Amino acid sequence: MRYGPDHKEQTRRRIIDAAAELFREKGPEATALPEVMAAAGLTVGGFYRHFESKDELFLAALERAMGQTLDLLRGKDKESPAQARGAGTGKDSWIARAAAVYLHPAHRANVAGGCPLPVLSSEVARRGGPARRRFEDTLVDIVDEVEPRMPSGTDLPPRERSWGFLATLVGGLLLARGVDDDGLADEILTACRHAVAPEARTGDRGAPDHEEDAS
Amino acid sequence: MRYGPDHKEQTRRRIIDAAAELFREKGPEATALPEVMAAAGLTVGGFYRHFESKDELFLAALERAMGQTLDLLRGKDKESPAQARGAGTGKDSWIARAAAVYLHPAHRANVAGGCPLPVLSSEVARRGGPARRRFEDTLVDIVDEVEPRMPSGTDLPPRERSWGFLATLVGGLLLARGVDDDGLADEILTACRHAVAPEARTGDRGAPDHEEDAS
DNA sequence: TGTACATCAGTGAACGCGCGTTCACTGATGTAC
DNA sequence: TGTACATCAGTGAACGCGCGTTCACTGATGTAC
Repeated sequence: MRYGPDHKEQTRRRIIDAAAELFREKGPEATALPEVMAAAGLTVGGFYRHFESKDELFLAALERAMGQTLDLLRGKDKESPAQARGAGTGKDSWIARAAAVYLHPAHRANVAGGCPLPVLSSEVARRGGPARRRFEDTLVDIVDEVEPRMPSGTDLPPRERSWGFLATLVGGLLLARGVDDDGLADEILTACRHAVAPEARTGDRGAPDHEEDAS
Repeated sequence: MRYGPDHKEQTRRRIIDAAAELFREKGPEATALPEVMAAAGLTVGGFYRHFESKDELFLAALERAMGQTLDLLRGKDKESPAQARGAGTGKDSWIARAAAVYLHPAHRANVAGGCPLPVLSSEVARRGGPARRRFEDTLVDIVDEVEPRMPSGTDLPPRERSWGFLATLVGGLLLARGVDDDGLADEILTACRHAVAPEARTGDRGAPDHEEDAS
C-alpha cells in the first residue's frame, strides 16, 4: 500500500477534512477517532501513522477550519462575500454582503461546513496551549481582513467597529442555532444583519458553505 | 440520613449548582458525574435518587444558569446592571451598564459563574429536545427584558437592536475568551462595548459574577 | 413513654461499554545488486 | 532485466481506563401501637 510520494499527504488531508467537519458538527469530545477514520475511508489503526494524538488532530482540524473561513474572506472561494451572488449584490457594500452570507439560514444549518468561531471558541479557550495561540493568530488575520473594508461612518475607529462586526456575526449565528423555532432564528439572523449593516435591506442570497458539497 | 422534609430538595439544588458551574467551565461532555457529586459533597451512588440521567441533570443545570442570567437582567441581584456600581454608573444608560458588566474582563475569566449563552448554545443546538426549547424560551425572556430599555436612536426597531445587542455581547465574550493574549481580549471587549453603546466611554466597573462567591 | 418496623437519602463497589492508544501483521512499492 | 530485501501506510484485534448506570447495603428518622 505504498503509492505516490504525495499519497500519505493526501490521506492526512482527508483525515483532517473529516475531523474538521465532525468536530464542528458534534464537538471534538463527542467525536470518536474510529468515526473520523471511517469518514476518511480508513480504519482506526492507521491513525497514528499521521498524528501523535487526538489533540494534534484537533489542532490540525482547527487550523483547517479557520483557514477556510479566512480564505473565504480573502475571496479565494467562489462563494466569498467578495463575489457573493444574488439580489443587490453589486450595490451592497462588502460588509453588508459578508453579513448576508454569514447570517444566512443556510449557514445556520451548515454547522459541519460553517465558520468554526461560534462552535469551537469555547473548546479552544478550555484547551489553551498551541490551539489557543493559533486561534488568536487567525482571528487577528480575520479582523485585519475586515478592517480596511469597514466604512468610517461613526466616531468609532474602524478597528473597534470591525471587532463589533465580527462579534455580532458570531454571536448572532450562535444564538440562532441554539433556538428551536426556525422563524425565531430567522428573526435573530435578520436583526443582526441589520445591526451591522443598517443600510442594506436587500434580499439575502448567498451560500455560506465552506465545502464544495456540503450535505 | 433522613433530615427535614426540604433536605432532599436542598441536596438536589446543591447538585444542580455544582453541575451548572462545571458544565459551563469544562463542558458537559468533559464533566463526569462523580466530579459533580464530589463538588456537591456527595458520592456518585446517590445521584440517581435525584435524577433519572445525566441528560436530565443537564437540562436542570441549563435552566439554573439561564435563570441566573435572567434574574441578573431583572435586577434581582445586587450586581445586576440595574444597580451596577462604579464610575459613571448614575448617568450611563441601562444598556451601557449592562454591556460594561457583561463585557468585563472579570466575566471573561469567570466562565463557571458567567452567562451560559456563549458556552452552552452550541451544546444545546446539538442536543435539541427539551433543552433547546427551554433555551429558546429563556432567550426570548432575555430579549424581552432588553427591548424596553433600548433607546430608539436609529431607524431600526428596538426588537432588532436588542437582538443585535445580545449577539454582540455573546459573540464578543466568546471571542475574547478564545484568545490567549489578555491585552487583545481587552481590546475585543472594549470594542464591543463601544459598538453597542457608543455614547458610553466611562470606566468599566461592575462584577459579572452570578455566584455569591465565584472563585 | 417505649419498642418494632418502614422509609429512603446516601454509600461504595461493581457492571458493561466505548474511548484513545498500542501492536503484530499485511502487502504493495522502492531499492540493491 | 530479474530477484531478494527493506520500507511503511494501513489493518484489525487487543489493552487499560474512565465513563454512566446499577445495586445491595447502611443508618438516621418517622410512624404504629
